[in-house]
Amino acid sequence: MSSTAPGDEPNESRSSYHHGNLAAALVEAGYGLAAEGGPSAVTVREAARRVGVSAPAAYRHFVDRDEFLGAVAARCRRELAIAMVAARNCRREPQRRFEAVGRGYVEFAMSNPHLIDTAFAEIPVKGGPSAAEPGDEDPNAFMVLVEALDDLVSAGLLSTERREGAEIVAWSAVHGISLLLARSPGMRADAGELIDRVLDGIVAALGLPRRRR
Amino acid sequence: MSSTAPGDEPNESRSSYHHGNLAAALVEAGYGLAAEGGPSAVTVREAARRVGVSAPAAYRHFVDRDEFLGAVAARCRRELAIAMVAARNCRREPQRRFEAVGRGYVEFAMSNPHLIDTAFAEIPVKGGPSAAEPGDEDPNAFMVLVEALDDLVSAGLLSTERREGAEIVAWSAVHGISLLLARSPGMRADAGELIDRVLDGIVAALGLPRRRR
DNA sequence: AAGCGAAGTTAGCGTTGTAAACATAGGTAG
DNA sequence: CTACCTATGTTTACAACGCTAACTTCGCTT
Repeated sequence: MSSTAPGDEPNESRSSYHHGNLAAALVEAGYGLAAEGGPSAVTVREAARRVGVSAPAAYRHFVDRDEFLGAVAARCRRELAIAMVAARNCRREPQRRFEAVGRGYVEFAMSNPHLIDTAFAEIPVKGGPSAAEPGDEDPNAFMVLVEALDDLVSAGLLSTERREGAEIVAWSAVHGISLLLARSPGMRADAGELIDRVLDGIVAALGLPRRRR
Repeated sequence: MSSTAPGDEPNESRSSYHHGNLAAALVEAGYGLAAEGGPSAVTVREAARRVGVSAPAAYRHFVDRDEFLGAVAARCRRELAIAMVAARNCRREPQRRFEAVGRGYVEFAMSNPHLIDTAFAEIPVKGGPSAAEPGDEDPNAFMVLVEALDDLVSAGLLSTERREGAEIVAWSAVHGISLLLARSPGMRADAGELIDRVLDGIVAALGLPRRRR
């Protein structure tokens, strides 16, 4: 975090003794591991191996595996947020954008079950609030949702009264269906229908204009 | 499996070479480990240790750690289902019972975050459908929800049209808020309010009569 | 130019999952 | 009644992991 401004890549493939960007490289390797095998596959040793560095070197940058896994999880959540933003940006009207955010979340989860599992992996608590707490790092899935809701208010589609707590309602439903679909390959056939049903539910719960389908 | 009819406990505290009920005893020990430290704390060796048996003995009953963790997870889900049924049985009218089921779920999650984490732990897929699939073992959380919905239909409170897919909508929302609250101790202060908000949302989504509060 | 601190390396310990190979108990066939 | 057979334990052993300790190498500062 100190000297690593965005754009720093002093040593891509390790020509010198010092790596220059180990922490980031390790997280990237961990992200790959997460994609392949979920949180249990995210191991310090394997990540170090992939980066071409000895295992204890990693411990210069992360106090323990939990912190490393936490960083990888944050990386996964960032990717999720990016997917949501991409989905949102294909739409114009606020309500369409709002729905696209939710759909983006669910579709990301279905396409990347391991990443979703890692993004919200149970990380043994160590005092501070859990990593699942909405409102931490930057391209933030929860924040994308909050913005979408705020836009609904600005557009006059969502009353300020119903705005309160709306992020929890929407987040819960979307997160829940995402986990369900991510882990039940058998249900993916009906996924489209189920997602629509949940989105309808959210729309109804928020008192938004009924969606045309 | 062969001679273990319900009620068999040939050797509670191990007086003979053969245990008589090892599989069940191991699962029970694993359940304790899960309660104390979540899924990552449920380890074959420690469970065997607690039961007073050598580690490899466990492998006569479970092919590998994943299967064992799966059994422990099922045990956790059973406990969840029991809590939901207990909450439901305090009410009379179908809609109250339905709401109590959801509330029971969320409250169980808040009181036992480790158990909820374990109940729906990511269990590396091995071919068959994941353990999170609703509809496996007996006192089944998902089934309790389904019954509650069916009772709403019988009582004429839920139209058959809206009944379709309702379990997914309700389950998603309740499961989502449960995970959120289980992992964010900071949000527990507002838990009551948030739960109400989510229940209101489900009620609205299903077109049920508005809840009095 | 010396040397200091940050960032690597190799060795090594304790714990885990899991495979052999061996031992014992309890039921069944002679 | 005895002799085995099978299910279920035990000991032993190994690889992979998390993590610590002690040493080395580099880049920067003074």
